[in-house]
Amino acid sequence: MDHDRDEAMEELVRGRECANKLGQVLAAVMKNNSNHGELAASTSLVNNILNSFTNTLFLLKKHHQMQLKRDFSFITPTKSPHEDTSTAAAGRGSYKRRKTTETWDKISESPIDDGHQWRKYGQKTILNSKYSRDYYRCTHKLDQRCEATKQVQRVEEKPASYKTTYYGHHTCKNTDEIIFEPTSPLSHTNSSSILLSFNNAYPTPNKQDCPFLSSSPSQDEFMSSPLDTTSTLSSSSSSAKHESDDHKDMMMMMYGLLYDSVDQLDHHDHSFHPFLGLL
DNA sequence: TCAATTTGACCTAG
DNA sequence: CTAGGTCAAATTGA
Repeated sequence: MDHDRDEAMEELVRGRECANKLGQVLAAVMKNNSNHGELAASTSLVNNILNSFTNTLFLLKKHHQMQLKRDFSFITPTKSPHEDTSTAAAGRGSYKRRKTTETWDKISESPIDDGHQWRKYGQKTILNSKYSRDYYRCTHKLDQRCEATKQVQRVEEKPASYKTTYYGHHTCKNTDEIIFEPTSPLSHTNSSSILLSFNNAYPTPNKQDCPFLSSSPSQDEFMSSPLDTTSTLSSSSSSAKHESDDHKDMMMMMYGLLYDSVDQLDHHDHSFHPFLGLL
C-alpha cells in the first residue's frame, strides 16, 4: 500500500514536471507562431502527462477504492437521484447547507479563476478571521438550475493566500470559457488550433470542473515553477495580461485533459494507458 | 437598461 | 443566543 502510494506520488511529480515543461514550450509556440520541433515536443509531453496522471489514479484507485470514492466522488459522482427532502416544501429554502453536500478546498495565491461563471451573493465577516468570506453561486443557477457554489476567503496576508471551498457540482453546460472558438480573435491562430484539436480529441463531459487537481493539500510543495509564478490571473497588470491569459488558457486545457483521463479510467478500469498513442 | 455586486436583513443549526 | 449561510433590495457600472 505504501509502496504503491509512493509510486503514485512519483507519478504525480513527473506529470507535474512535464506539465511545467509543456507550459514553457507552448508559451514559446504561442510567441513564435510556428515551430514544428516545439510542436512535436509538446505532443510528447502531453502523452507523458496523461500517462503519469492516469497511472497515478489507477494506483490510487486500486488500493484506496473506498477512500477515492469519497475524496474524488465529484469526478465519478454516485448520482443517487436523491429525492430532495430539504427544499421541496420550502418557499424560502434552507439557509444551511446539507451535510451531505460534497466539498473540496483549494489554497491559492490569488482568487481562483476556475473557468466557471460565478455570481457573488453574499459576504460575511468570520469570527476570529481577519478577512471576510465571499459567497458565490453558479451564474446558471436560475436558467440551468446549476447548484454549484463556492466560498472564497483570504487566509494569509504575507504570502497572500486564498482558500476556496467548492460545494456541489456544476450541472450547467457552459464551456465557452474553456474551449476556444475557431472564430475567436486570437492573434496566435496556430496555438489556438492546437488547443482545439485537444478538445476535439477528448470532448469534455458535461461536468467541466476538475477539482481533484487542486485538492492536494501538499500541492505547493510541487509547485515552484515559473508556470505558477507567472499566472497571477485576474489581478495582474494590464501590460502583463496577455501572457497571463495564455497560461490560464493552457491550464484550462490541462484541466479538461486530466478530467477526461479520469473519466476514461473509471469506465475502462483495466486499460492502463487509455491514451497511449492517441496523440 | 439590465446584469452584477453590495450589504443589511433574514433564517437556521448548534 | 450566536455564527454563518442565504436572500433580496439598493446600488453600481457597462
